[in-house]
Amino acid sequence: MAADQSSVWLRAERAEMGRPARRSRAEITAAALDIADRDGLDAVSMRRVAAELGTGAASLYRYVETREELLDLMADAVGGEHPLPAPTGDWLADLLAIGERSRALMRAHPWLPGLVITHPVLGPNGVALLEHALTVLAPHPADVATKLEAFAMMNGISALFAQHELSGGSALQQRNAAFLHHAAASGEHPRLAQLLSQGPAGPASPADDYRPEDRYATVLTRILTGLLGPAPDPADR
Amino acid sequence: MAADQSSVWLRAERAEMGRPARRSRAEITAAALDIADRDGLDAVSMRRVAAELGTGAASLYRYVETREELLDLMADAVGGEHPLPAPTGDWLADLLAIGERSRALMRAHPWLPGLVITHPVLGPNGVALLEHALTVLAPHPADVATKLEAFAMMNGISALFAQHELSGGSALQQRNAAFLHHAAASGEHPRLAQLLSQGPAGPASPADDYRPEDRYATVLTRILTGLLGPAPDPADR
DNA sequence: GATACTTCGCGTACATCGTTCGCAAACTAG
DNA sequence: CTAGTTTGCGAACGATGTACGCGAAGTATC
Repeated sequence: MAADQSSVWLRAERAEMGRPARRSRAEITAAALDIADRDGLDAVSMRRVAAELGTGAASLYRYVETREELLDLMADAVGGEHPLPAPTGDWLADLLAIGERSRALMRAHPWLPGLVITHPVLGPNGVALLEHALTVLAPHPADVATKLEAFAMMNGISALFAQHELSGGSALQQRNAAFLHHAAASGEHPRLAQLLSQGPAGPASPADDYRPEDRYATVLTRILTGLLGPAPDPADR
Repeated sequence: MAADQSSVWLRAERAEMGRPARRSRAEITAAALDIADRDGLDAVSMRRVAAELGTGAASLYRYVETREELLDLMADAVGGEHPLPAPTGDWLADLLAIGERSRALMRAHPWLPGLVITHPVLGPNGVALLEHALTVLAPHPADVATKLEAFAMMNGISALFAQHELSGGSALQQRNAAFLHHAAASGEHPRLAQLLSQGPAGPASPADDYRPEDRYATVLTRILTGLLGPAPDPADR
């Protein structure tokens, strides 16, 4: 009644009176994470999560107001897997470390990129990470808006790269490749045709020796130095 | 039977024998676009689209194999709103023009960013745009993989910025702001607290005079020049 | 220990969703 | 006119997110 449009984390998890709750948000979130990692985000249905916990579907609504809130909990939960070491003094290196970790997390949880991009939510672990980034950037002279922008961009780029790697699943890639070859063969797209004819051997992917992981750190560095000031190493590239 | 795992665009739209189809893919796609622009992507249900066309839901499956295919058609359809002018000789300017147009399109269709990021599909308009980008970059010395990467990054960044602007709807923003203030007030996040106390006037958003649209061209320029070579204008910034 | 009060677990139900099936209607080819 | 082929679509199936209501399980007060 009093918790209508507030975030999940501002609502008390359990009441202090009456019958005590048998489960916790963390427990439910963990079950949902398991399912998502195993069978994808669409498989995270209320009934399925409940079944995983050996309970009824309606019970989950004692812990969570909607399914979307459960997804919020999931996103913030993996955000908690970020180590937050003391700043080294080199803000770029510290930010890059966050970026690398982000990418590793998104690889481990392939449903994460799409979630954080379409539904960016701030939970306890999210604000902790944000505070960490601001701490790392504390000695930096830029104004706060710029720092926030840089942090947001870094997260976005991480999600973008991760999503680009898995690229919507092999089924989609196959359909895209099929149409690409057709378009190239039609004669109306000479540059594409040339690209595919002299391209890498396999017909499966138009550029399957193209490895975005090698480019990730480079791109991230350039963006961060671009947004936050001159590069510390001018001998770059 | 023969069109099982191929893209929509490789299947003939209509058969040349038998009863002629009453509607077209374009017509159905247009109806779906209308609904999405008006009530969001979730409102694009088969029944709703069918109702918009004054037909039965099951009829749509004569034109499209699944709902996802309809979404693919929608994404490629707005891709068709890209003008593809002759290259001016200045590849950066030409690419930036594409980027600006992308952003305008995503603003006009708020459901687009999420769709293209989580489900990047290649249709006729997509390959036309890709061919255009390759044409624009034809005189550029970089290898094809780099050019493809730059193009992909540009599209991704466009979606990222657009998504950042609308940021998941005002409901989410309000929830995030509420929790942010709580976190700042808890005393465990001094930098956040400082940010919010000396921040912009309104309590609605933590940084509501922060305007990503002013930064868009700048960031895009930096990324493109970073990926594709030295900036043509060294007096930049 | 009995009573009042509060919260939890969850069976049941409902609306809506994507999709399949099967048949009548509508058209083309011969 | 007949045979062949494709379309339109009502009806139905299974799965989904969620609301309701009630019995069970606790705590607080006496």
